Amino acid sequence: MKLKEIKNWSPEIEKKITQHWTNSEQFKFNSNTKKPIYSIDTPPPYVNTTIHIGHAITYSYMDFFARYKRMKGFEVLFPLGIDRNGIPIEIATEKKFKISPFKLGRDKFIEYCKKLLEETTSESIDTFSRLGISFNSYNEGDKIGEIYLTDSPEYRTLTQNTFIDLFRKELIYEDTRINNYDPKLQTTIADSEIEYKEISSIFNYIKFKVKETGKEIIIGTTRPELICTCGMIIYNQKDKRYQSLNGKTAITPIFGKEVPIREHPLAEIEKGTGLAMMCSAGDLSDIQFFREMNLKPTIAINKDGTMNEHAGLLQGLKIKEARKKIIGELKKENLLVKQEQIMHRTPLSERSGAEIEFIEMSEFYLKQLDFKKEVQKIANKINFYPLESKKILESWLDSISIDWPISRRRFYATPIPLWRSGALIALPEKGKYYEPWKESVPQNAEVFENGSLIGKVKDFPDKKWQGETRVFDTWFDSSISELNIIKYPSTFSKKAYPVSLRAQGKEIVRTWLYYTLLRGYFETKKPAFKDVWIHQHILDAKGRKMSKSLNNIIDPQDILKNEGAEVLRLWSIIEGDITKQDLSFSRERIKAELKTINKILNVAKFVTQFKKPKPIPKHLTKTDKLFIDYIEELTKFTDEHYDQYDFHYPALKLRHFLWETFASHYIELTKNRAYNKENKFTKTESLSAHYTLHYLLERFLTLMYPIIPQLTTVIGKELKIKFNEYPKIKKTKTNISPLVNRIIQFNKEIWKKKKDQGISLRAEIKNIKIPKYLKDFEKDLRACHGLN
RNA sequence: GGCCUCAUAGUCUAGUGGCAAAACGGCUCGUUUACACCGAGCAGUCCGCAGUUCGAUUCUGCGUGGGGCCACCA
Repeated sequence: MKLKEIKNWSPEIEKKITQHWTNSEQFKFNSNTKKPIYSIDTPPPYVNTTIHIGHAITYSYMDFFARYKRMKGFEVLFPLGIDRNGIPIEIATEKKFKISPFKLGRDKFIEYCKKLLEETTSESIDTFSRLGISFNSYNEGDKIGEIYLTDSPEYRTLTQNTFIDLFRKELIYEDTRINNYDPKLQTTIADSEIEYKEISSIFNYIKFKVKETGKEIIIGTTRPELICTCGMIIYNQKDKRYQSLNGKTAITPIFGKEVPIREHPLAEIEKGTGLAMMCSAGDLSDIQFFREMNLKPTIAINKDGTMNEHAGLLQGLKIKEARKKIIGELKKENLLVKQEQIMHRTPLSERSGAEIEFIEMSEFYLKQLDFKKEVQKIANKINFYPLESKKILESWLDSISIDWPISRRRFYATPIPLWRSGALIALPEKGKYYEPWKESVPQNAEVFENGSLIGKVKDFPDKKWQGETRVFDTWFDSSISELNIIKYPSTFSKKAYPVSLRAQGKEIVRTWLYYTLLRGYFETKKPAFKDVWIHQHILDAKGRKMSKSLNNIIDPQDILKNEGAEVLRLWSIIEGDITKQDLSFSRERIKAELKTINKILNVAKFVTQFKKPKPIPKHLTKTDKLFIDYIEELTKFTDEHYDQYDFHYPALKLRHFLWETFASHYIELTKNRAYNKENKFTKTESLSAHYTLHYLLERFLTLMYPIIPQLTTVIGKELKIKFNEYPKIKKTKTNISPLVNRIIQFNKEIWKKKKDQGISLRAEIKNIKIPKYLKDFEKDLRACHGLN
């Protein structure tokens, strides 16, 4: 595409360039390189839907980093990953094909998941390609730099390998965990699938007895059917009404169980009577409470949502029936003081609308509590951009209070690689992808009993082995992404670890970043990254978060087709610093940035009228030297900021340079000299202008290249500029920009004067004195303004 | 409820312990041989309150509003 033929920049031009980039693999990673390696661990987007505008913009930023680092002489590892594991994929599949894994069976359901993933994955990859992201490769594969899928056998094998290691190091254990259970769908669900609604429910005031004094106490509850699981009665220590109860024992009504009465800050004075019964069917916090108090939880609800033997006379009833029955019993015994209608925040299943029940099940845990200090130490070795984001990690570290439950009772995720026979666990060798739910146990798998190795499977020929059906928490996969991109363990990974940069959103610091540091520590004892870059969010035009319910989600494809990638990229970096605050999306303002794109095109068209002089003119005029020095200063400034992942401030300055210095003043000032139609200037002076015009344009394009690579490449092709090296920083004289500003000031004054006098800007003007400090530029000023 | 973070023209963003700035939109005027996706110009109680200070938009505290995370709801 010739520069002259381009009237306006358009997405059609972009399409040709990006297609070429995508197919030619010119950014391919060379693992045998002698250059220093710069590696970027990108956040594999979840493709339960196609990627959204936030992805488009934050990946553009990462592309700025990658292209800049290439210019600085690094071999840049910048692979695309796609996250395809986990519950959101399953939910999207269930919705799209209107199927249920429980009716369809695991095998068939997984096939449907794959079908969904194919569509969303290829559409997402296309968006990245059109954005001009310089990933090492646009082909899926297993080699360094190629697109990786977290559900590929290779990735899943790595996940399983790390689990096998952790298990052997005794960092994995099994313990009970209370799971969110949807009784309608008969499955455990994730916390994120719970929605809370204010539902009217009945608050019951129930009589308990104090064993020591025989007196009655009244306790309020919305869940009277759980009296059978009550483990303790608590009140707040500031509550004067109950001070005498501390250390005494309460007897539960109907069931007659003795439970201690204690002070606890969890109890609120204003709620109900100020006395609360603590039941072991709440959620995670209940487990904590019971552990803290050294109480044994009683579980009274079965998997199918019915009450079990612990519920005595309620056994076999569903929860709501049980609640009715116990109220009836309490009334009969005159133990129910009163009932109040209250609005109560109730956890519901997002999908089925059923009230969530909490059911205790055995799950695998990864130890993390013992390593909080180590992770903190590692974090201290990492550079955070911006520095404030480190606090998010630190406050999370402070608040971790249980180990990490890593097993899930779902389907489309990495299977947990083990088999069981009673209390024995068979752990396979590393290096292969295992699907125990449909494979038989390998004969050389190691057999563990209570954590200690007691032999191999073949030593126990009589045992029957059951394949594990559970899968890993998605974060267990995601938290080794940085190991995957450097193909750990390998000779390459040894020299490429720690990975140079982790770029990610602030909302997943406590998950992705934290878990990666933890897992990286277990594997290497080192920090996983040198730098961490944390960004904020893209909001809608009104400053609201984008969400399906608000119907304000913006599809990047729409912008790519209508306005194009270059405008989107330029806007995103001009609009604000996304590490400091959220950016509000604005179509209007994105379109406005088209002006800058076209200004660059037009400046380039002007400059290319003149040939770049060869050899370089020996004498440059003072005006030319000044403006060259000016952009040398800008080069240094830009480099210093790019190096700190700040592209926003330089982008603002560069754009300002383009409009307010280069186009409006340098070009206006030297136009006459460049054309030199009346031969007012010497040939040397004219050539000096040609040279400087090219110099300024070339440098400007080079500095802008990481941000708008397509536009600069199109212009660069014509001018034979290759953007593969960042310009050398040159020393300049001081006071460059004040002097340039004085010229600008002078020009503006003349233009204003002419306007006030109603004369054309081309017309000559008399009685203008050129100030002493501008004497060096007199000839250009006279020619430009027609001074007599 | 706790913690973190942000708050500047109609809009959206820079910036500063002592004159507050760009862009978009609006309005006025103009067209100069790279550019009408052009040029020149016009318009602001820097969220509220209190404190520190000779002086606060800038520093500190509180409040209000947006964003994020965590917890809770017997």
